[in-house]
Amino acid sequence: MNQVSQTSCGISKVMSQLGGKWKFLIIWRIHQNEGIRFNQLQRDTNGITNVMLNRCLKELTQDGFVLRKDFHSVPPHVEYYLTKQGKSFIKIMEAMNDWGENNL
Amino acid sequence: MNQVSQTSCGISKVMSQLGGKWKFLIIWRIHQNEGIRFNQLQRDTNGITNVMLNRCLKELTQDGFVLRKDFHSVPPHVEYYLTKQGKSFIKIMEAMNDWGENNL
DNA sequence: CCGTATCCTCCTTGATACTG
DNA sequence: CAGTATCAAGGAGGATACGG
Repeated sequence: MNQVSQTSCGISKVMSQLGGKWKFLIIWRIHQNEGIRFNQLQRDTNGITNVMLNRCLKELTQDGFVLRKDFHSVPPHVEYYLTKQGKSFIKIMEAMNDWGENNL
Repeated sequence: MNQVSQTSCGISKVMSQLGGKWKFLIIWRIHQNEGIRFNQLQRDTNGITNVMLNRCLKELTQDGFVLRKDFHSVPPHVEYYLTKQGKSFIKIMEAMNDWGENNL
């Protein structure tokens, strides 16, 4: 019989880094607007708080999905981009977005 | 289980139905073993409890991703399959699984 | 503008026991 | 075998205030 191994699979790995309520959406928003800034990103991401947005961005940056470009100016100016790894995930998200629009 | 606003984009819609800790994985396991039974599915899904598995299966069935085939026998015999809609989501999960294996 | 620091709530998940 | 019924815990996420 088609016994499935219990060891972690690609799906588990993806979920462990992108799971939670916000990260998919944040990646998607940055993709739609590369170089987006913090406050704009917050406005675009259905009701996320600045605390959660900052926490997620920090983790996404550490995990190599997001690039944080700080202009070290006053007042602060920070832009967010997808890294190469982040961009490589986008084609999956595009498929997912299309699927969601058409099937749900 | 997970309330991301369903209004804005396909990603949000997908997340609102498949968000949370387990559903992606459950769909993936059923895909790997169509007709799988409850206890086997629990064993295959890294440490999920029967309570959570049952809850997720119920929601996935209601949302049209999973088909529950009950043989009404004693002892009980229930098999789980993906619906047409569930199967239509698999190509995205395959891409995601491959991506996870190669990039994480 | 872009965060940080606290504190707190509630919801998901888990543990345990039980049943047709 | 395939669930239900409870109750508890933990942590993700939220509210609010403050700072460089």
